[in-house]
Amino acid sequence: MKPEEIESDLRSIDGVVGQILGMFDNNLSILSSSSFPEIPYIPIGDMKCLVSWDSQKSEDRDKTVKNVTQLKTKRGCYKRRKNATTHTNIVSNPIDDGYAWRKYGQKSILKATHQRSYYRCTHKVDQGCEATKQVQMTEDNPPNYKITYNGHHTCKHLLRSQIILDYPDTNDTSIILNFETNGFIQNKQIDPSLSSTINKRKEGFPSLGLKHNQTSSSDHYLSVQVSKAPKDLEPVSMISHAMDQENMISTEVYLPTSGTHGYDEIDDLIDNIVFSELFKLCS
DNA sequence: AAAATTTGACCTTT
DNA sequence: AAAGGTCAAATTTT
Repeated sequence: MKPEEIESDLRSIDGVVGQILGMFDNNLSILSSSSFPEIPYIPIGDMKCLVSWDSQKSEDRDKTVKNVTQLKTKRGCYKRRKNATTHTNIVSNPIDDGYAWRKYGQKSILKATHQRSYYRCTHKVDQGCEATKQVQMTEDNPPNYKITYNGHHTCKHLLRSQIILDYPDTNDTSIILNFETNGFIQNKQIDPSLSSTINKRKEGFPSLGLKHNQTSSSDHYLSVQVSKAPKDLEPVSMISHAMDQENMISTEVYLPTSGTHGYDEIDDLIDNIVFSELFKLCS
């Protein structure tokens, strides 16, 4: 593998770690805000307020006269969630963060040469997901992107979370994950020599329209192997390398031999890597 | 045809 | 009042 490929892989892993940390951050904030009801918090799914306000607003526009009294009574609807969870990180590639975003605005920002872009979750309308992010290109070159995430995703992210992992109850520390890009999978084993369990999914995995393999339509595999890093690799925390075989992409990730990793953590990690690999495949 | 982006107006916050 | 954030009609892309 070329050094620059390895480097870019490491960078993407770095981003993934940032995202995982962000998720923990989010989850903690969610937990704390729900256990302390006195903190002002507007429920995410509460759309009634917005709907009635919107209709009022368009009437006002037609009359070109604003009804101040009604504005005041509806004003609560505009209140920003003061304690909404935010998390920012700097990233070299702003595209691949595993969520589906819809751009809804772009602004010039004072003392910034580049404009700031505003995104909201694609599933805001169909699932009421209120997650939002801003992307701001930094001044330095090569350019980086400061990404500010607001709120958390309440949507089902179709690509990422339908993957259910079963873990070996043996001392085997490696996990193999594989799935078809079309249709379903039922405990299919990709390589019997790898003594690992195979996951299965609850629901069908949506077709990704891979350009990668024209000859056969439905038998693509992605395998992710997570294992303890060999001693001589420390203190490198993680190394991932991916290789193409016929219609299989396989990625290996080493976790540090020291340090403790719960299955949830590894689950998240794999989730992210899987997504990121798929993303590469499709682009 | 449907979904995503662009862009200026509109709204809130500072 | 100025700056930042959001809406939504027009436009472009899929």
